[in-house]
Amino acid sequence: MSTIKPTPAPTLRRLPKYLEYLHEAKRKGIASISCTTIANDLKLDSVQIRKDIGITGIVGKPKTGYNVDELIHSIEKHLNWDDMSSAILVGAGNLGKAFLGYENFKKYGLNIVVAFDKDRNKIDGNIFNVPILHIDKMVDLTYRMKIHIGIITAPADEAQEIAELMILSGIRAIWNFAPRHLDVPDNIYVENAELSSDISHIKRRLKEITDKEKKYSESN
Amino acid sequence: MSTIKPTPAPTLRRLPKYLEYLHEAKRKGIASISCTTIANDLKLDSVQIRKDIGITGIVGKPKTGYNVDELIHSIEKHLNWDDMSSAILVGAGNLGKAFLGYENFKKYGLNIVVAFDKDRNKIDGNIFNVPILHIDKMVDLTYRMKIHIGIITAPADEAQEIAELMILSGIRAIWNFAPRHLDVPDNIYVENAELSSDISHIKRRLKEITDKEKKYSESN
DNA sequence: ACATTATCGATATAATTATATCGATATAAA
DNA sequence: TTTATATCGATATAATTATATCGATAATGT
Repeated sequence: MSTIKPTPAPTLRRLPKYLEYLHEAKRKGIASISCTTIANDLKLDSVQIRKDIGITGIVGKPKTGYNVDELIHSIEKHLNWDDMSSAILVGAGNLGKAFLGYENFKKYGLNIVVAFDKDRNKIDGNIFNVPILHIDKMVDLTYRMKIHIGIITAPADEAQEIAELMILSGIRAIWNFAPRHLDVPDNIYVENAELSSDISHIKRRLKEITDKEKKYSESN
Repeated sequence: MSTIKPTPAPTLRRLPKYLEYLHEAKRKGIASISCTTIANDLKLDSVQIRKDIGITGIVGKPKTGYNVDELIHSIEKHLNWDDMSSAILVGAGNLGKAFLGYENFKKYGLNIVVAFDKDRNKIDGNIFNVPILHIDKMVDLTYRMKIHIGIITAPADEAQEIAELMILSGIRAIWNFAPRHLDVPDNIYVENAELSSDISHIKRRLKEITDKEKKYSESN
């Protein structure tokens, strides 16, 4: 059925973008929308949007487009945002704690239910209603709670060890914010947050832009 | 010369990964390394790595590979990590404050020198040695400091307005963590952090994995 | 000294992803 | 009621990205 073919990664990256836009449109009271309109506003290609949207299974009407509510529902269902997944977080430093209070994750169907740290000084009850426990308790608790998503916000040199513990805990997918490659079995999915990649993009493109401008001004 | 052709985005995404690996290798005392070795350890294709690395301009030696120091230098130079860029951050909430204390950014050549917020309650001197000022001061100060990179960690409905102020401030590249599409002129580069895309990937791939397992167990 | 091997850079092929085109159809206008 | 038009889904083409192949070469072993 819907899962014979995996959704292409670029599509998966764009779908949330459409969703954000569609929620905004809905708030403005727009009932139906076409790919052409979305493409104009987001400065993307309408054919690409139509294809991406089509993957989620919805069918549109010529001349009108799609019903906004149905479209939102179709995408959210495809992305599994409609059923809330529980997650654990390991590493209650600045970034980890910030995530515990980051409300948007819930919108995306991700609920951090408990956090762990190896530093007993950081284990001071709850932060944003999420309990912070010692890492010793992770494997047993996570396994019993049947949680399958783990977030690593610990320092790089602890990441591999944490990943291995997570796998013991029954974690199947790891969201890794530590700048370290994780060596895991094939049946474990790792999503690297790659803040460094973002910065690389920014710095390189900035260089490309300014170099080009310099060249242009020199040739005049 | 090196900037005639823009570096492909996938390459830009992988290069930091190699860097992290190479720094680790260097720490272990490894002096020279081949693409084959890197590929094995990172579970990637050696040809792809060779091509990515080649883009940065370095040449290797048959049978030996590359000198680790030179390779690190070549990549970091290509990514502009060697010259530190100053950045401003707008939105001193949980995430914003966490970033002010996130040491890794400096390693990637990004230095957040000042943060702004519209909420006067959040303007309480320095956090992690970074001053937090009222947003009223942003345009003038940023312009005078000739800062070209801006980070948005404010709520979604403030993002567009902040982006416009940033452009007035002389900002050329924006790293946007707010879940909102930014409408900016062509000459401004926007990198969207897309935490929601990461979550979409995780949730969908998890679904694809478990669906497949279910199917397999049913057919037995 | 010569053969063997690992690796490089370059080039060729395959796969994926993006964009363009086209007939069909629902709505709106004449 | 008929014609015009915007949009859809499907299909075809182009561009980008990934992978495979191959001759050249530096190090190593015989």
